[in-house]
Amino acid sequence: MTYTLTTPLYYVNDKPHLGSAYTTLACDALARFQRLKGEQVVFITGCDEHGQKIQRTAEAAGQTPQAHCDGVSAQYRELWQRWQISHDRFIRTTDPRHERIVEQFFGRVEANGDIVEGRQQGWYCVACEEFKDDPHEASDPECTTHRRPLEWRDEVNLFFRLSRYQKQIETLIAQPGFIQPASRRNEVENFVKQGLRDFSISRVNLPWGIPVPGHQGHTFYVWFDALLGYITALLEDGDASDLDTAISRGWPATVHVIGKDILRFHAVYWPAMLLSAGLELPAAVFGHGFLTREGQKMGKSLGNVLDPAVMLDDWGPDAVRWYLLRDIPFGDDGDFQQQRFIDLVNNDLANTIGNLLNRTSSMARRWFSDAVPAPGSSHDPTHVLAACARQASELFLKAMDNLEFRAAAEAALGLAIQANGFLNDQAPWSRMKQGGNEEAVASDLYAVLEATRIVAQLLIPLVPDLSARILAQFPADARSGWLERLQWGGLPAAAALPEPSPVMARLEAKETA
RNA sequence: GGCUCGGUAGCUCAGCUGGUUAGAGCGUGGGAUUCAUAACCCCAAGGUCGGGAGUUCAAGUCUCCCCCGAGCCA
Repeated sequence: MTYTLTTPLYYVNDKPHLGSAYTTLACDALARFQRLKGEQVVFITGCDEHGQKIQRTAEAAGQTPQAHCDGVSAQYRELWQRWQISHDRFIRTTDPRHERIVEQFFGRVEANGDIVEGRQQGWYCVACEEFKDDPHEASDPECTTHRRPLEWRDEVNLFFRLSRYQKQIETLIAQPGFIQPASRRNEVENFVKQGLRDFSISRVNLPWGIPVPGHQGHTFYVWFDALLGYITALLEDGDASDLDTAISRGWPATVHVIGKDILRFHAVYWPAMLLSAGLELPAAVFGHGFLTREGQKMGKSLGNVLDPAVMLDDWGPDAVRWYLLRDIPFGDDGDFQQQRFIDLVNNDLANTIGNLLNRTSSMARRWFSDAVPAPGSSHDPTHVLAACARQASELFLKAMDNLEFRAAAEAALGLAIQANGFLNDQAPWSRMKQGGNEEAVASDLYAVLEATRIVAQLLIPLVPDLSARILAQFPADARSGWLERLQWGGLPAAAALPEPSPVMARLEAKETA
């Protein structure tokens, strides 16, 4: 059983923005976590490259659509590489293999009697790639989200008979856990309750798309083909472009992680398409919230867009990952505030966690010949910090499984706070001055070192770089599995401790980010 | 217009099925300490719990009305 998770396939209309990076970072943390637990993970991301909007954007830039897509998708690929995203697949919907998959999928849907011809009349927003419900007699209607004029369309399209799946979709979305977070389920339920209408899945006179087999002049509606990218992405390198083969590589998806704006496509249209083709349904769709900046929506017109590439240069991956995952409940909207970002990163990462390692390692080295002190009684799993560590790990594992990144981060951080508190209570520096307490001090320092080591282990999926820097200041761990390395008492006594050096520099405010 | 969700300390938010002095983190102020990345640890601030009315022995916590914000649908 594979753990298949996906980000949306990002639309290559423009360069990557922070919202895409946010989704992708969260998925990366989840993917790393599942791998650490021993799951066989397929982590899918990629780009959605068809549609009229792309065609027009390319034309406006004096490029062919293909050249435009090549350029933008390369930016995505490069950005994810710089962010060290651990995706297993990067699918582009212009991949020739994708076309075969779409054709085969369509064949099944059509064979199932779910494709009908119909006349599509109405006002269309190219930016949304959606028909709107404005009345036919409206004059110069505008798209409410894009504030651009709608275009009148009157054409013969192919329709997918979504209405046939009313009951099944109702049952599906009523399942607890399918739509996450649960607070978003209501919205979709309301929509479905009003009655599902067949939707058009083809366009005429749109060259930039996949031709619909057997229907001259039609190309697939961008959403129909984009969603199928999740399946195409499953193909391995040598695989033939065959639907059954792709399915066998990890379908159904364990979770689709998306922004809340495209929840309906994933929770309603997509499952219906899969039902029609006789394929299994994804286990969950998680719609996370949007990010604002200092309380304002980010947008070109406001000129306040945060560029993930610039943020990476300015702050580094650990700081940004930590802030986004640790401060914003995944699912809720979040606000990026620079001052809070700096305060949080400095407090949590530099002061609490970084300094904990530094002070403890420094004492251990000074008084115990540059090595891990003898554990004595602190090796016992009933030691107060051992209990804290076990509890933190349990909280962490549960939270990560539920995509509760904030709770997970808090669990790891909490352990570091407890270790700092323990250190202050025991005050080994005072006891050393008194003399005669070497054994007890050794035991205490061992316990704090061990707690710190476990904090670092927990941090791996959230902030892998920082975690690696911390673990590099510990002796190597011979135990093979991550879950084993989370167990108390693994730190080998008397092993050499490297000279400590700060693992996280404090951030300073910058003019712009 | 219909529906949903919010409006709690300077900031971001917790507060389950109503019940002793309304909580946390950050910021701020004070104290303690020196092992450490001027870090860590401890303490404090007194916020009409959006406004009004009601139910109740008792309401951020339930009901109604109003104001403000966000979203979904029309």
